Amino acid sequence: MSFKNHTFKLREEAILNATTAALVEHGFELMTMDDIASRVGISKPSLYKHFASREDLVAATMTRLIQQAIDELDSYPQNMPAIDQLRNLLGWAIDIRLKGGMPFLPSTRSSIRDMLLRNQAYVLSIMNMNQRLSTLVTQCQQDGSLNPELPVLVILYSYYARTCDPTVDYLLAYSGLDHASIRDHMITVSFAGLIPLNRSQPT
Amino acid sequence: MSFKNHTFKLREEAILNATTAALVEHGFELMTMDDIASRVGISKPSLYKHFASREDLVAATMTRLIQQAIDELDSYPQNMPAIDQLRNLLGWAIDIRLKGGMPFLPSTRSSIRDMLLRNQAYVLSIMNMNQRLSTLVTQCQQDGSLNPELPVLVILYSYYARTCDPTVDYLLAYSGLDHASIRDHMITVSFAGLIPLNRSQPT
DNA sequence: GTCTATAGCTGGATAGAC
DNA sequence: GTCTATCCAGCTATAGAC
Repeated sequence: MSFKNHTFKLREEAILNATTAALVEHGFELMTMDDIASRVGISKPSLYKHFASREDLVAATMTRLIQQAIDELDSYPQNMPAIDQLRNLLGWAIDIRLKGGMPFLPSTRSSIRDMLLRNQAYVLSIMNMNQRLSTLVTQCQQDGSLNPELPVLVILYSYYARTCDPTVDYLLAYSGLDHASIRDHMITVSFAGLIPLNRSQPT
Repeated sequence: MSFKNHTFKLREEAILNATTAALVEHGFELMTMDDIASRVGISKPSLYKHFASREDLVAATMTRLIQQAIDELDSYPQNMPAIDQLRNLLGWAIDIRLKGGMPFLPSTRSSIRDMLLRNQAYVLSIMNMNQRLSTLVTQCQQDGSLNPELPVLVILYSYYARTCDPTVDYLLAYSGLDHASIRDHMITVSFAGLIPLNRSQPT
């Protein structure tokens, strides 16, 4: 019984890993249950014993990723400045992308967003994440490390967007830059933008 | 003959418009030829008389969009500073998004990218666009309006990415900000980043 | 050149044997 | 709980009548 439970858990991990790989490779719309089953080495009905539908499977995969991000945040020292927490978490997310992993934000497509929002576990995890990040952003605006004139949501969504920025993929494919450089440039551009430092700038 | 040709052109415009709307609504993968035909009010075989395949249709739609961007660039006065040309073009692209139009960069998904790269007209237009933008970026780095320490490709891809930034969609859906504010914030964040102006900043 | 009708295929989901 | 085999829906693309 405990053994069965254990192997069940292990297989579930394998399924989520395979789904992550399939999502990265094909994207949500072209990800098929056949492909997942074949990657894991099980049959499709067995796959459906673990996840009742394709939607459930995708939502579970996204939920695990968000939980990993929250765990990453939790691993930072209590006294780390908020801006450094944001910087480090973005670096963590970009590293995942560079290693072939999945971005936070699955899509701007409303069909996918709506589908995920129907999944309770996913919604809970994303609300948790939003709460954590909003607090950090507000702290940064108060201590002057982020622009206090920008609405919180503008910063928050821009931050999320950088975790799924296609620039990473294009730089990987065409620039010849190594992973560390891509990571550093992405962080620089995300926080400091494209214009030179130490400027008084007209917007 | 000339009349037929004229209506043919008009219908082709209508097809491209319908495809744009379908791409915005459903995304590339879920865009169907049935849907396009029904939006235009013609039958599927007639649609295939205009475009030999779904891929051709999508490529033609993207090509038209890129050509419109080049036309926009061409409309700027010769003596407009390069940085203002970049700012204005980004504003133009975001306005299109806000009005329900399509972003430049269709996807980071390699299957779509590869498909488009097999289309000669598309490749030519995108090369033209890259050429124009690269020149502007280099000029800006020389006159100090863009950070000269960043590789050109980092700036170029980041710039493209802002034209398809999901932040626009999320701000539209959840922030309550009006179009002009969203547009202005997007431009500010793209060029100046998230940190306050007039800073000497560690990164 | 336009339509109706359909071929051919793929993928989500399941029935039923073991 | 796992498999093989299969159902059914929906899609691209085309044949063939007009």
